[in-house]
Amino acid sequence: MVYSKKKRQISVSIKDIANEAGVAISTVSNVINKTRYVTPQTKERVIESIEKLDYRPNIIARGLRIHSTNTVAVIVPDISSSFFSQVLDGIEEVARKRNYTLILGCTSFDYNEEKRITNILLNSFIDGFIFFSGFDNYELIKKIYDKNVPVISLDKDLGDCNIPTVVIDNFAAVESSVDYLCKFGHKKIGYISFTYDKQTTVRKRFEGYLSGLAKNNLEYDPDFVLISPQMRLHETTFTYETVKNFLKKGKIPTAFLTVADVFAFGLIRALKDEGFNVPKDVSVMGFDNILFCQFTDPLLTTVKQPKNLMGNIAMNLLLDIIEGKEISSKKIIIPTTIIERKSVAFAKKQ
Amino acid sequence: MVYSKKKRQISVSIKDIANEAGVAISTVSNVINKTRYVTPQTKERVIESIEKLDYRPNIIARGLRIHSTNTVAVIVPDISSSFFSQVLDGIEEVARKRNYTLILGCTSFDYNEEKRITNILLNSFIDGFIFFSGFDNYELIKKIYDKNVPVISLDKDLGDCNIPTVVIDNFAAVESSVDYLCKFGHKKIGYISFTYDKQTTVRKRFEGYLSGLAKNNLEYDPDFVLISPQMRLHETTFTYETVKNFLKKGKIPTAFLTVADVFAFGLIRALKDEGFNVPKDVSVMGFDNILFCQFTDPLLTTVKQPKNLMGNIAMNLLLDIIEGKEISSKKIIIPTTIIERKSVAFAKKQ
DNA sequence: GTGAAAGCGCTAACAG
DNA sequence: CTGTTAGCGCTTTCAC
Repeated sequence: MVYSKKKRQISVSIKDIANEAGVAISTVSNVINKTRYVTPQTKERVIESIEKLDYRPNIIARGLRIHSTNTVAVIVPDISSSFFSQVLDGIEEVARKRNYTLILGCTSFDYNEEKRITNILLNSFIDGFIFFSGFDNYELIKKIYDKNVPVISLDKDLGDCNIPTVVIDNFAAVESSVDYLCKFGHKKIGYISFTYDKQTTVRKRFEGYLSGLAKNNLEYDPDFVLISPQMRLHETTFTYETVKNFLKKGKIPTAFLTVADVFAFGLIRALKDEGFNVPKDVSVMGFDNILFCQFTDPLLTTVKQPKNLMGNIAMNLLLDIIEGKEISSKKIIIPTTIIERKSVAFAKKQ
Repeated sequence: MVYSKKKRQISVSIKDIANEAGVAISTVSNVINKTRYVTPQTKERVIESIEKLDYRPNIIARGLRIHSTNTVAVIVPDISSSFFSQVLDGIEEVARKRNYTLILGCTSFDYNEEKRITNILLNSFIDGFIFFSGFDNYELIKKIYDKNVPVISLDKDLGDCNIPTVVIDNFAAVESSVDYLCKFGHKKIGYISFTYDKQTTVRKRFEGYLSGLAKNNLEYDPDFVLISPQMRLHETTFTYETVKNFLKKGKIPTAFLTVADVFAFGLIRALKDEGFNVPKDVSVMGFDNILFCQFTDPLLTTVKQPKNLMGNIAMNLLLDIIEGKEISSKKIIIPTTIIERKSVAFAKKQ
């Protein structure tokens, strides 16, 4: 028996089991890990003792020996907003299935925090990292990668490098949204986004927008575009106010693309406030397909990011790498789809 | 230097630093942990070596020695739904502030899963538990508690026992919601909830409803009440369909209390489908005050659970216990408030 | 003021 | 088939 300094954690060790069962500790270890043959009788005795004393192997002692604890760390900017928590859910799903435990590192979209957490976690204790970061944190990820600890970049395309990556095709997703709106006869298509310094994910969406316009022979009109640092995922007042002020300036397109469903929600509310009917007067498209798209009025047409799948794929890839399995591709691009609901209608004749 | 079995994790150890700096390993340990006086010169040399080799102490080796890893586990049923992820956010906040790392155990509302995860985690590796469980999992929590590992029960009142608990007053919250609706002249008040076997939290809400009716001299009418296992937090189709079928049966109260905002959302949608105006014909109240209450049409009047605060308080309490601080109260009840928005109106004259 | 050495609980190599 | 033992990286006594 061992009593911790704080006289709290009282745990029974492999030694206790060996004593109880009258065998060597290596035998106990061997029955636990099935590392070599043990006669049924001794095995039996060991198992009985384990149950009797309610013994659980100390993972951390084992970890110290084998340099692995079946633990992976996930770095996320924010767990409370729908998109992140749903991807996290997908990650957790496979962690559980494949018997890993998950360490959560939250950064609040703060670069230094990201750095701090990574440094804390970067020791032999963690088997791998999923960087589902707020930024294209190349140096940090590279640092992990260079230390030969398995890491994958989720939702952020780091460009040409060997770091395993799981992303959606942000460019194509928005480009085809423009196509979609054009099919409904829209010629004036607005765009609402947050800013994207240090962030290719959202920048590529904007480029997709531009390309979509060009492809459909539509002119880019900056008056239809709102890209503001005020737009935040986990907050609503600013978003709503910002959009409202933007609308007050007067030039309103017949349809809007937004870069997140929550922005679409704020937009719809602001639009209604200003006396517009959605979608009769103005169509609105979201991005993400979070649960609440099914509760807005009108129901939101949006681009589905397969959030759960993203988490699944990223985690499976990471664990495959950790376990030394054959990897077919280090760069996985997951397709998005447009979910048609009620917030897009044909453009009014003008 | 140490190379793991998989030849991957290459880490520099305290020994390397000792060699590099030409001192004993105990000295290195002492400068890292400030455990005893070291002359400025040696200290300097050690620090230089640490920086030179980018050394980070191996937490798990330390953990093995001191029986503590500054890690706490949180058991949640589901991270993807808004309520849980927001409380989790509050937990994470203080974990970070107080320098603990968080292990996430997700149970999918599955009792056996809860048990399995707890057993895996229940070893010297984890300093404490927050049980933010799907059920009143008394035996499991008791087991942890009896092993003298700090544990707190969050959102679930375990009744008379010594286990530290952080909850809201579910009874009072709903009772005062009834009061609130009565002030608007409602005499027929419906109630929508999921079932609550093994779950006092939601049962107490129902009792609050009953008590509220009695207090206001209103009769309980089972036809106004929908309590169904079909209602789920992280899902929407069932909820919506279930409510819709319920409404089709015809007897509609003038106001509804729901046990979760998402139910209110589904209800509002179903009500609109059936040609009712919310709140003119039927008033609706939610519970939780999740972000999307600010996006529905009409904006949802609801009972605010201070989610972030619940997480903060629970985690602070746990860490205080772990660190052996003086605890003023082991049972904390956090007040709720009604957030008035637009989904409640005066009852129509009938 | 610093070093040597024991030992946390476990695995794995080596004996027998 | 099973036991003995070294050692993972660290903290902490005990010496000097």
